[in-house]
Parts: sequence; C-alpha cells; structure tokens
Amino acid sequence: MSVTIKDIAKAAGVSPGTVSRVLANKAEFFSAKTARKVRSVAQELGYRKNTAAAELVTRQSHDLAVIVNTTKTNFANHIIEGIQETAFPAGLNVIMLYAGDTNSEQQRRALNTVIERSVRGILLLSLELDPENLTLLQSTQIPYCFLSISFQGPQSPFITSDDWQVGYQATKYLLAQGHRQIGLAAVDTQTSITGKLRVAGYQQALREAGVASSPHWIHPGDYSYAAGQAAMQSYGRQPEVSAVLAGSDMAAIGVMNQARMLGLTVPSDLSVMSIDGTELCDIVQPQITSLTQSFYDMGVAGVQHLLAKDTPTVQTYTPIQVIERDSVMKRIP
Amino acid sequence: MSVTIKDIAKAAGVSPGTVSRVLANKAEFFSAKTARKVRSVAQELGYRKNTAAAELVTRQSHDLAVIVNTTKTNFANHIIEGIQETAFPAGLNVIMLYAGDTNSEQQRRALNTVIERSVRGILLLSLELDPENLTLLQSTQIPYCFLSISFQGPQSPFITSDDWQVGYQATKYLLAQGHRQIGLAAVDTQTSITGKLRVAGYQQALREAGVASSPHWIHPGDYSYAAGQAAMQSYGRQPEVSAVLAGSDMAAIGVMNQARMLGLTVPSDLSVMSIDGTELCDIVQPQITSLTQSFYDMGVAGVQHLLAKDTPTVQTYTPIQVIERDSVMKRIP
DNA sequence: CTGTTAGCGCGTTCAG
DNA sequence: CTGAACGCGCTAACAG
Repeated sequence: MSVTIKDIAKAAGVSPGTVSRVLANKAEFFSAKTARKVRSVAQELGYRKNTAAAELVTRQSHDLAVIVNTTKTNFANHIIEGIQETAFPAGLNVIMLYAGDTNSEQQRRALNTVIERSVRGILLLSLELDPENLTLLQSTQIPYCFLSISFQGPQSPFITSDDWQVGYQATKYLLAQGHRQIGLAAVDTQTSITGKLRVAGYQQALREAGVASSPHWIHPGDYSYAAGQAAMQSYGRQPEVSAVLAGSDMAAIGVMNQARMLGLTVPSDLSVMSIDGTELCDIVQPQITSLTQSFYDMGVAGVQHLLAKDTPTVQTYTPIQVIERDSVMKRIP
Repeated sequence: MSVTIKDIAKAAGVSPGTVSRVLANKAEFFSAKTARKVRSVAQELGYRKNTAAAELVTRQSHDLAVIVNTTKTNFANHIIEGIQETAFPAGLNVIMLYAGDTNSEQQRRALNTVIERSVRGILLLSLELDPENLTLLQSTQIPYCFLSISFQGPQSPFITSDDWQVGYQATKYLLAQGHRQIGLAAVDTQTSITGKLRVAGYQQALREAGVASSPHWIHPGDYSYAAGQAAMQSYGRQPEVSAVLAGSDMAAIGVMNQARMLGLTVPSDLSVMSIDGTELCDIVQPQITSLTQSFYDMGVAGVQHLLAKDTPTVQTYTPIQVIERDSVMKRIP
C-alpha cells in the first residue's frame, strides 16, 4: 500500500536499517551523503511514517493527552494555550479529547482511548472522575495531573488555585470595600471540593471581620450563567446583601443581568465580583471586578509536571489576584 | 512489561487467537463460556489493549481528528459538540488538535500527527491552510472536510454557511428595518473568501435597494472584539451609518462597547447586528440581533460526510436565519 | 467454534 | 558507518 522504509531502502540502494536511522536522525550514525540520498528518495516517494509501527516497538508516543469536560465556563482555552505552548517546544503533540461532564461512559472511552495509545502523559481539565474511572487512570503507568480542580485525598497530583484562598481573598476585598452583607453565588457546594473550599474561605473572612453570616447569603450552583441568574432571583428585588461573589465570570454576568431585570443597578445598588477573570470581564458593562486565576500558568505547570522525571504526588497552587474593574462600589458605612 | 493477549491466553488456557476474537467481539465466533473465562482473566490481569499493534495490522484507526485554530471567535464549541455527538454513537473517538492561526509550522505538525496515525478522517475548523500544507493533506488517502470556511477552487470539500447569503440576508433584514446607511465591520476582506463573499452579498442587497453604498461603510478586520472596536472608532461619534453589521458576535460587542464610549446608545442611536448568533448574543446588554449560523449542524454534517462511503468533493451549506433580539431599532424614515 | 501461522512497519541489536 | 535479523502485540487467514 503506502510506502515503507523498505521501499525507500530499495530505491536508495541501502538497507532499511540505514533508512530508519537517517529518518530518526540518530545522531551521526550515518554519513551525510547517504542521509541526503535517503531523504530525497523518501520525499520523492511521498513516504509517510507509520506511527503505529514505531510506537509498537518503542512503546513511547510523543503525544500528550488533554481531557476536558464540556464545561459551562470558558477558561479552558487559557489552560490549553499554556499546555500547547509548553508542550510544543518540548517536541510533544497535544491531543485533546472531550469527556462529558456527567457521562461516565464517555469519560471511560476518552480515558481508554488515550491509555491504549500509551500517551506520554494525561492532563485532566477541571474534570471530576468517577471512582472507577479514577481507578482505571491510576492503574496505568502513565503520568497524569488534574488541572483546575482539587481533591481531599493525597493520591492524585493536581495544579489549581488555592480555592480556600480564592474565597477568602475575594471576600476580604469586598469587606475592604465596606461591604458587610456578602452573597456567594453559583459555586458548587455539593460534589466538588473546590466549592466547599471557597465557601470555607468566604466564611472565614466574614468571621474575621466579625460578620455573622447567614446561610441565606449562599446560593449554590454549577458556575453557569443560569446559576448566576437563579441565585440573583433568590436574592430578590431588595437583596439582603450589598455585594455578591459569583463562582465564575459567566455566573457573574447572570447575576448582573438578573439584577438589572429586577431593577437594580450594578454597582450602585449591588456590587458584583466574579471568580476567574477571563476576557468576559472586560467585554460586559460594567466591567467585572474579579478574583483572577492564572489559567495559563496551570497549563504550563501541568506539562512541566508531566515532563519531570520523578512525578511525586504534588499539589501545586498557581497565583490569584484581585483585578479591580467597575462592578464593585466602595460602600461608606 | 504490560500484559498481552498471550499472557491472558496462557492464563485462560486458550490460544491468543481466541482471546483476540473474544476481546474484539467478533460476532459469535466463540462460545459464551470461553468468552466469560477470557474476559474475567483479562479483567483480573489488568489487560490493556495495545492500539498501536492493532492499528499496525488493521491499518484502520477508530479516531476522527479535528484540527482547530486558536480562533478569536467562539463558535468552535458548537461545531465540536455536533461532531462529538455524531461520532460517538458511530464508535469513533474524536481527538482534537490545535493549529495556530498563522503558524505554518504548527499546522504542519498537527497535520502530520494525525496523518501518521492514519486517522479515519480529518475535520478542519475554520482553518486556512498554507498551500504546502493543503498539498500535504491532499496527498494522503484520508478523507477530510473543511468546516465553517469556504474556498474558490472545487478541490476541497467543505461545509459552511453560504457566506454570500449571510451578507445578503443580514443586510436585507437591516434594510427591511428601514436602514439605508449600513456599515459592515470586522470581516476579513483580505485573505478569506468568506469575508469577500459576505461583502458581495452585502453590496448586492444594498444595490437591490437602490442604495449607493460607500466604501467608507466597510471596515475590515479579523472578526475579533478589537476589530469591532476599531471599526466603531472609525465610524466615529456621528456615524454616517445608522446600522452596523459585525462579522462575529465578539466583533459586535466590540462595536457596541465602543459606541457606548463615544456616547452613542444602542439601538436608539445606532443599530448593531452580529453574524454567528452564539450565546454571547443573549448575555450582553442589549441582546444582539444576529444572523445565526447552524454550527452544531456543521459538525454533524462533517462527520456524516467523512463516514459516507464515497466522498465526492461536496460543498454543503447549512441553514442561516435572522434571530431578532434588542440591538436593532426599526427606523421610520 | 478454536489453535496455528504469518506478517503489519518499524527500531534496534549485533556483526561486519 | 552500514546490513541482516529479530520481535514489539495484535489480527487475519487458514486448517482443524
């Protein structure tokens, strides 16, 4: 069928072994002359390397797999960019697979696809794995790392923001602006540890400020636009809170739009702050003050972690910072 | 190293051939009893299929490759969703690769990666390929299809919106709302045929309405937010046009925000319409009236095209429609 | 229904 | 520096 190294060996009058060495650029294990010859013949014949054959014998692929969920938020691009730009110079190809958010079967298929290809490493983007799928992942020798998500147990390496600090710092900022009644909207307090940590940080900040927080201030959700809307709907036309911290940029926009529908003006009637800090913050009106995460860095760190020879179960945190824009108003008591 | 079918053959007391048949679910070429035995042993030993070996002999992968560019717009998700949901039931795994927008080297690497794996098919998302990379792609036997982009020549299959109609229909709509001076912003009139067709459709609609259009009404760009801003900046504080058609949702938001900065209110001072119609249209204020494309359908059609036995060089168009929201005001002459 | 055999295309010995 | 030979793990004929 397709042309193999044998074909080009014959055509070039050398042995397949030599062709292999030339094409793989094995140091100076061949003369410049034969190299030229071989390469030109290969070119001419339209030779295409068979990766399957190569991987079969070397048991090493040059691929890095990224498994992403069909997330309702939009920061994945930034992480992927960081991954891409770190992997590329290292000679790694990045292949991405989607795994449904809630679809265990699809998760399994994505995992199997990359495991059976014995990729060089696996990066999982804000993906909550079923126990059995986690076991599947761990049962392989393939290095992996979770990104933008954290866990309780020490068994899995991950790189993310320190979510307790996320809740804490954002709330501190709002407090510093004079707010006392502060809502927390559209963070997932049920299944994800991420949400739980954010709540804990939020509550601690309130406690330190001597604010007796109310459970009514918290409206959990899945970080989506709709969750933000729903939360604001609950706060109502005359909200008990003067500021709302939303679980994502999209959620914050949901909060703001719903507030507008309720006749409230942001930020004069209600301050809104988001967690994430993607470009969405800049394109809406008013621009959203955010607790900004270092998504790009997560991608970079993820690849570096996979590339590192020894892969201890690290749990790394990337920087966070408050970026002031126009959706939070200072409140003079 | 890892456990192979031989290992499990030995452990189960059968031959490797049988194991292979069972694991590949070759119809009823084995008894239920041995099947059970084999499967349980495989499970127990933690057997993991070696895809490289299987592909080496069958010369067929079950992977579909999607190559996307790091686009400044945001519709790719919808196309990918369509691809995913069509490929999945067909037993195909979707792997996605990024290829820089302008980076020929990165394009080549992405292409080579998937070609050397002899994937089942290649879908290219709004990707402008270098001539040499296009040649590379065409030199393989792998079926491919461009999505959300069109070409002049008949050599490559693509599925997209009819971009002439996009420009034409959108402009017709604006005309029907009573607008005469209509701007066209942030479409690429230089390199892409897409942009050229939209301009042509736009101009034809104007012509049919007896409007003598002015070149000043057109401000080309790369469909980005910044391009939208720049265009609006050019229109200025007292725009000659009463409505602007923007090349993408993001561009339209750029136009609207810049208009606001110039002291103009949308839609009372200036109407804005976008091309694409993604969820961005719903989350900004005012919500953007759009010429909406069928991105999901493009993905579906793309997979179906690849799956079809004979793959003629088809050029398919997916539906478009005007979705009215709040950014266009009827103008009473 | 099952065992046996023969490669798939490549990288890597080991001699020369 | 190069050729010959082997085998990676699996599937696809064949015979039984």
